[in-house]
Amino acid sequence: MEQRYDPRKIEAKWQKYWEDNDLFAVKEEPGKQKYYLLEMFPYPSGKIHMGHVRNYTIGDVVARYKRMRGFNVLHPMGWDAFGMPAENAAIANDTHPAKWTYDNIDAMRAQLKQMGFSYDWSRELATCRPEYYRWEQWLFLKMYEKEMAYRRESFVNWCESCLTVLANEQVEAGMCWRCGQPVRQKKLWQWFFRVTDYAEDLLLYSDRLPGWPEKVITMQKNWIGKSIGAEIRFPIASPVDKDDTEIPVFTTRQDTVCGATFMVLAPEHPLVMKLSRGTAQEAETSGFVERMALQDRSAKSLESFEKEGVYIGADCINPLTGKKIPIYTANFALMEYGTGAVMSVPAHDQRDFEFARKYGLEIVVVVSPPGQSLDPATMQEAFTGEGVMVNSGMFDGMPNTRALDEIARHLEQSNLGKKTVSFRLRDWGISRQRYWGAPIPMIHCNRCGIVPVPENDLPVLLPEDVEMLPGGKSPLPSLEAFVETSCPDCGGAAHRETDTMDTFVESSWYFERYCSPGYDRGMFDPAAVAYWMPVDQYIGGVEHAILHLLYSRYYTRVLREMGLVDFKEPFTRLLTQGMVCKETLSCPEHGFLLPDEIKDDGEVRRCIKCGHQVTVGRIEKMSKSKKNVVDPNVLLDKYGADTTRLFCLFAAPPERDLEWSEQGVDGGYRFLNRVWRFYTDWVRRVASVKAFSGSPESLDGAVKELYRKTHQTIVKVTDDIEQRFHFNTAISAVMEMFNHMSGFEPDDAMEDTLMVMRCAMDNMALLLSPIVPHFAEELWLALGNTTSILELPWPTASDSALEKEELLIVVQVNGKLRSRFSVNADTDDETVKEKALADERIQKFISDRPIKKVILVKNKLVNIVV
RNA sequence: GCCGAAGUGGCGGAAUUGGUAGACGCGCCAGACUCAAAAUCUGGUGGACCUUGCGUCCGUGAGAGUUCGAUUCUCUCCUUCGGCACCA
Repeated sequence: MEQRYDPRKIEAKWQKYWEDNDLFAVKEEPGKQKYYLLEMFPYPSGKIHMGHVRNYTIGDVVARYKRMRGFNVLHPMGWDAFGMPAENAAIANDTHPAKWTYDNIDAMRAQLKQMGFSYDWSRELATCRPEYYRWEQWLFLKMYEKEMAYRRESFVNWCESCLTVLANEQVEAGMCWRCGQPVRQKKLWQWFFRVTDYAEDLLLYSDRLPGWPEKVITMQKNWIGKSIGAEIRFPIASPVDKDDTEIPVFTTRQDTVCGATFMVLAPEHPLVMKLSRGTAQEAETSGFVERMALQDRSAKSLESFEKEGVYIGADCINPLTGKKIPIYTANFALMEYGTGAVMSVPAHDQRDFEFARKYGLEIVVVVSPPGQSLDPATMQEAFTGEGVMVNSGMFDGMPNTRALDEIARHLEQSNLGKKTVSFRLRDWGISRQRYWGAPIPMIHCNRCGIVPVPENDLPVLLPEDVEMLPGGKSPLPSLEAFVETSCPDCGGAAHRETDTMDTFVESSWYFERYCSPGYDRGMFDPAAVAYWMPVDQYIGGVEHAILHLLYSRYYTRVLREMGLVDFKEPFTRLLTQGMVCKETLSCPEHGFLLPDEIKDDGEVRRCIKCGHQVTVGRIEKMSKSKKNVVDPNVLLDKYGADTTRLFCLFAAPPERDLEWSEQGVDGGYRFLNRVWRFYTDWVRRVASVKAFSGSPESLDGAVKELYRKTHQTIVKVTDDIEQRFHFNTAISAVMEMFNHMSGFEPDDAMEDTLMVMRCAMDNMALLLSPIVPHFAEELWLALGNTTSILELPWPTASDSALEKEELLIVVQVNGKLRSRFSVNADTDDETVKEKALADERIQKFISDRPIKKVILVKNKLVNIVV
């Protein structure tokens, strides 16, 4: 053992050893229990960041731990390699997205290897490779056959800066999730996956994912957004033709149907222009509709958003009251939700109320709050609570909660409507007008229409000999060699689909591909998937709570429908780790500052450019733009992988945000150094000694204490990793044990003493091995072992070592701690009570007050109530 | 506005089932080693008070409640963070 701890030397050495001996490569072993541990694969941006380091460190501890527990652990890594940054970088640096991507992958792979993660690198995959995406195209064809994939013209979220379409999930508060620019509505022909077919099932199974954080499940449920209500058909007063004689609406408040005094259609609703044509309102209506089409989606989400609308010049009939009510179109009605039409009940819906007040529309109260009556003329806001039905004919006097059912039944019987559910979730638009993605395997033939590429012609290769266009427009549509083709059906001239698939399609099945990454007869080898899937533990950022995790759940259902897998849920347990945060530093003149843009003159920190005092800002998620990032490479150089890992695990439990602290990292480094020095001191003395394994009864004093502490620590660390993934407390337990060891000064060097120390040193190396693997290997080697610590099983505690012959009993008077004493472990309860009552200090507190009650918690506490 | 999570020393965080609040680490203070410093090692470190004791009182965002006993359970409120937000 070297005198000095030199992480760079030992880390390189062990990484080579693991790699040369292929220690993390696994295969299916039917006799052995499998454990599939997966961390979300990264986008190959060029460099790993602290978020990756944290995520993958957490995963690696679990993988290594499970491996020591005897599981056959699948722990793969790969690259989510399609996507826009590659195109942008290619344009900026005059290179090709493929080259940029593959270079980045090489760089990041090297970094991950330097961290010492236990991946089975033989399973590495990159989603941009044809071997990968050809199977995604294959599944697309199958989905097309089953009408699970379809094409339609629709209004889509369009980002002007990315020049592409976004799924609803990818629009955040009206802005593009990637670039933050406003999203506009644009009408385009698009490919969709019919996710809505599974809305009910996805929702149902949300409650059957006990290993998922409640937060994520709630977010998914809200996203799916199930509403139970009714569809009611409102006849059009003067229909223009036979096709459209009524307008269906969706409502969750069918009890208020008699209070519906006007109808609102979304501006894009086809009936808006159809009904207003030829009326006096036509010009105003079409002007409004056009204006609305240009309105930013971002504006709609603003608080100040003004509700506006126009009368379209047509009316319909309230089916229950028979009254004629006007039809409006307004900006708050959404074409994508329900039927795109709203029956407006101003008395009982705040939004409708505001609209009615603004345009002077009639308000009819149909639910009266208990014990009072509402006057439409003086109401200040809509009444949305429970009450009694009024102005509703035969339903008057009924509680509205009952009318909800009764009216629904009545509508159904009279053939005016039906009970139904509506979902907020919409079909997944997967078309992207981008180059760097998997081509959608479809052909447009002038004669035959849309024709799928025959299975034998797969993959539809993404051409690599392209010139990237400035501005970021996809080069595919103008690439004749790609576009021009012949129709598989009629042989005539045809052109290829030039849209590529959303990259979230790739990440919806990569975990299955890992099971048999080289498989060339299908998406994956069914036997391998049957063995490894589902993923036992998935770890990643909460930012994917909806997007990736919901898509993956959906895609798994598709695979199941196709008979390719026999499970519904891909991820049994999910851990969403917190963000890595750091304070921001800024200068009033130069904005955010990096640490090396600051000079410290001893008293205050100043901007290196202008000398202004530096402002210490909030602690925020590390981001390049805020310049509060820490480069993992710098840490690796300065401290090595083990210290970096140790700090990431020690500073906070995984689900919480981690606040970066340079001093904390330093503390971790010091701990490893202390342990190193301790081993260099002791290793010679215990080298030829076996670890103590006899009966603890033969030990006493500090020796026995150390032996017990060792076993207590095994229990604690095992529990923390196994039950809760609380590595921070596992590490502090090991630190405690080490404090015990370093304070251990035996009176004699009896053999037992050395054997107990040897036992502690062996176990400490084992307990640390998932956390700081290189370091632990080196300790293990120093102890005279010749095999890798990886070959050893996880230690187990012996019950006899844990037994205590003395127990500490605390004594309370009226719930306040007053005294404590120890007793033999076999002392009976009565004796403990007596001893507590007899205690001098307790007597002082009781004085002459009568004792009302004595509560005894076994082996722990006595509380005397006076 | 709705839903969810969190709030504990100077700081990160412990306290797993209602039973010794502050483990472990950082920082700070004192001491040892040193010509000196760094590194390292040892000890101390929630607050207040005094009679300096194995002392008393206070203390887990605020207030109430349940309980012999509450960081933990219940209610109300405050703050912070996250998600959703015209979803009919």
